[in-house]
Amino acid sequence: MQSTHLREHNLSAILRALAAAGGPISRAGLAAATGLTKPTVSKQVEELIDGGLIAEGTPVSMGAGRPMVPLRLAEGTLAAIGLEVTADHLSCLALDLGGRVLVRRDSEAPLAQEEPSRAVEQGAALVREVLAELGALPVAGLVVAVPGRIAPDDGRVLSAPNLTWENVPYVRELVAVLEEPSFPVSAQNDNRLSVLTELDARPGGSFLYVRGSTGVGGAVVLGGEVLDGAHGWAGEFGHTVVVPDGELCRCGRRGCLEAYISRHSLAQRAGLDPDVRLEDLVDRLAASRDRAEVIGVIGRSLGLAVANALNVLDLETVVLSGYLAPIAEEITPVVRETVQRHALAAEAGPIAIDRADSLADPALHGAARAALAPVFADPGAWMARGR
Amino acid sequence: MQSTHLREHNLSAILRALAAAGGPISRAGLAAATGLTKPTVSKQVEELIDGGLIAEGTPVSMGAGRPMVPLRLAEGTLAAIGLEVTADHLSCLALDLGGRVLVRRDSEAPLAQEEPSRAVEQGAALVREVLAELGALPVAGLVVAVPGRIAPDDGRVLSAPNLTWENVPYVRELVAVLEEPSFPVSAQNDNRLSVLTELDARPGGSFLYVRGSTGVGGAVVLGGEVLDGAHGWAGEFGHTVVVPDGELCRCGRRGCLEAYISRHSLAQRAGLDPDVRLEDLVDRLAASRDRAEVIGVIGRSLGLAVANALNVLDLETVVLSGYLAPIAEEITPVVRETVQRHALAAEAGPIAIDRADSLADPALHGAARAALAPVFADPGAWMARGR
DNA sequence: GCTCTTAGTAAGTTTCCGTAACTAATCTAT
DNA sequence: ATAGATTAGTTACGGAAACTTACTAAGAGC
Repeated sequence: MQSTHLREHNLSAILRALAAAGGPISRAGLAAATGLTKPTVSKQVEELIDGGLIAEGTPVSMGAGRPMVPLRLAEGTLAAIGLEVTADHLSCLALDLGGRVLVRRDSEAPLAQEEPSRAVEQGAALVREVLAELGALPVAGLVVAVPGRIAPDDGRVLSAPNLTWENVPYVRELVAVLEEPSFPVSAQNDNRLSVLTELDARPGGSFLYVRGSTGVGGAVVLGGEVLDGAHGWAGEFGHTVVVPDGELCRCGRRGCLEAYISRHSLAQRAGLDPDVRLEDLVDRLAASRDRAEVIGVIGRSLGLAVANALNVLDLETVVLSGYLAPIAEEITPVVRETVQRHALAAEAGPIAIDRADSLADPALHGAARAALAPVFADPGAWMARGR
Repeated sequence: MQSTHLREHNLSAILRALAAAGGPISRAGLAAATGLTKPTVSKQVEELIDGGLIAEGTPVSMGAGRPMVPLRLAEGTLAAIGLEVTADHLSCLALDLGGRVLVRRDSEAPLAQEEPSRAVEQGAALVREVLAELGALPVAGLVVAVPGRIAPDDGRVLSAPNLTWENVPYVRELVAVLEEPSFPVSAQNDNRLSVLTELDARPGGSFLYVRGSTGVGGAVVLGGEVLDGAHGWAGEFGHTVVVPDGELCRCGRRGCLEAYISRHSLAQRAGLDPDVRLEDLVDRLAASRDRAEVIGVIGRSLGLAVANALNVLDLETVVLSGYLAPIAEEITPVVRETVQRHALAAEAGPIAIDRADSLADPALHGAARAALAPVFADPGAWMARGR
């Protein structure tokens, strides 16, 4: 490591420590949190304040001694934009560094029936509305949440079944329509972005994240880092085999987890229209007369897939999200029973099966958060922009 | 990061780069590999030479220009000791920094029938023999490879079925018998240590390591780092469920991978004595008339477990080791077919299923290597020892 | 009002790395 | 043979970052 990088590293460490603190914190507190000395922290903090990333509050007395000057992430000094593309609507959200919502715009549109170019146009229009609202506020980046697989190299959408997209260079086209924006644009899988929102509530945690939406996706978080894998699909265990030579899955394989707990399969199992809207599915399930059977199937197949994943990863926590969150209380007993029966880690202690902190639109928020990441990773570069 | 740590960091980076180079390398080469400048590297190298961690060779001309001074890891200046405990023998190995074998001692003894205290005595005796042979050579550490589960906090052996051990504080007792050795002593699972040996051949790689011994263990390697997990048994997927409500496993569960491909199960399936020695099992299998069926069962169940693990981890490489290595060629076609059928990652490209570089006693070598790790992690601390 | 305690600042020092220029040793071409 | 090109490694200097020590600031408790 070069000596130049030391400063960048510490600048980032201080900013991250401030974010991790959860609330206002003094320079002395940051020094304790980072292991740096007070003079060093003071110098860096001064720079971060000048750069508009940190704000000072009015001194607060905390018992004996000189009152601390509370520091917090600056609000309203920059924006990071998330854009979520789904089969029936688009949403765009701008957050500031402190995670406050600056602007939000939505547009309803059945994109699944349309050409991808329509989604490009509509997405660009929504982003432009948000940018107009933001005025001259500098933008750190734009991240697009897509319900499909993304090529790790060029950000192409390899496939998004619900959108009926195959090999769509969405980001490239969006950039073209936006006419060379001054900020970086990228795309990521919606499940992987959702987990970032969950990570806010569990900083530095390690857990398996399972999200039920149209399919079943997820992510693996190890020590606060989302595992990437060779192609960026780590944790996508919708196609874990739970029953060898079992039911046919829409992916063409047999016995996949998705074949048992995806929207289509669930709807069929409950005797509902397979195209039932996701939001309605849970309520309909509750009204179905085969409720216990449905819960049993979800719980057992999910439990088996989770147990196998836990055996490989040796994790202690599972977080259920998406349509699994609202029914978490019901399915958890079955899932827990299955996991305890099959997971090795259960021998060392109980496995925690939690419901996601149910913030609305976790993928959208996660996308905006992901757009913020470069600022945290290298605050110096952000502050030096344009120079 | 404090400025003091920068030096340690770079010292370690240089030493690691030297090890990763695989052969002699010049100061200029190290500068290129680490991104540091030549003067910086020269200064650090001087210190490492003084500290006995690096040795200079005689200049070698590489075409035009001044000949390089080849640098290599010092040989015979320090020792790291590995001790392997199995059901029927003990082995002790001392390596120097460059990985050269300094001393090796073995003792045959059916430990499974004895009290753990016998294993402590015999292990200590073997270590003492090795220490005597090493003379005054400084010892970096001792790592014990145990075929069982180790508590991550205090190194207690939680359970080692083949040794019929339960909750044995082997390390603590070994340290007591050795009368407070000057070096650190720790224990680790044998599979996790074996993978370190494999990692020598795949520096910085990411792969799933599957080792068939009495049971079926393994490890997950991500970017050259062995994944720990919450309890230090990540990758131990012998108890992955491959057939729900399938065959009874000795762990009491049903349908575990081990129930299909462990030594006992294999021997039974091939109609052999269930206590057949592991070394003989492969040959006997080859002579068995049910060969195709055995290969089929191993391949399909292993393939399914591997495919599920790959779906969660998104890896591209699987390494077969232990008794799976010699039969790798035979089972690979079946495993590959099963993996390709079920693994999502297979859609992006072929999954490599490799045989481990079959070094004898990978766990023993891995243990000694693990004992070397602290020196690579902080060469400065090692060189400053006793001061 | 005095002392104690904690937050934050200022000045000077140390440590470490980088830059630039140099020497060293070999190969190559004339 | 000898000069020039080329690559390895060293020396001397300068700058950047963080640490140490000592200080000031401001409130709490007696």
